[in-house]
Amino acid sequence: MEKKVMNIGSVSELTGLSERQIRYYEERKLIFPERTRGKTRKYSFEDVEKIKEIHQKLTDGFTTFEIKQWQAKKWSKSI
Amino acid sequence: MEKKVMNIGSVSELTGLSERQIRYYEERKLIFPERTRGKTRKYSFEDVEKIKEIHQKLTDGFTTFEIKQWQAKKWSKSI
DNA sequence: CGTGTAAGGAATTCTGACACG
DNA sequence: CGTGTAAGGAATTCTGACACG
Repeated sequence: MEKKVMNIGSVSELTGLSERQIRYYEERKLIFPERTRGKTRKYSFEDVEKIKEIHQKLTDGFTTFEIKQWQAKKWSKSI
Repeated sequence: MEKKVMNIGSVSELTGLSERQIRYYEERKLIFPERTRGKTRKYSFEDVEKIKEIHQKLTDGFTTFEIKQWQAKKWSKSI
């Protein structure tokens, strides 16, 4: 499901990561949650998968910048 | 997806119904959202479909009690 | 660089009740 | 019966910053 419907609390629970980590990945332009009028972030299940992947990469020693480049590559290949 | 991850605000947006209506369907035992420690309701996409169905039935003139019975029938048939 | 935390505020959700019909 | 609403409180989320390293 690519619908952005869950708040950061659910994402945190599903990924096991802190809200701080999830917000940071957004700050580094790795994920793009939507916002409600009240500025609350809304994520999709796809975002959850992306976040897990990002965290795995970080654990493997990559920087967010490298992950960003890796995402771009992935994207170009999928075209 | 049967994972209970979205809050009532998202459900309201997806169904076009008010939070009052959604909570009432739970009161009548037609849907069963989960709860966080803080008592916040969490719904799944399946719940969203159920809610739409319930509202359609209500629009068709059925009572919540009849809908409950109809759900039970549906359930027994699926076995 | 990636993440933790305390701080204050704003948005979200909760419950129980009164209202209409 | 099914739904709207005002009320007060509690839980959730937000931002910007300081900290460590």
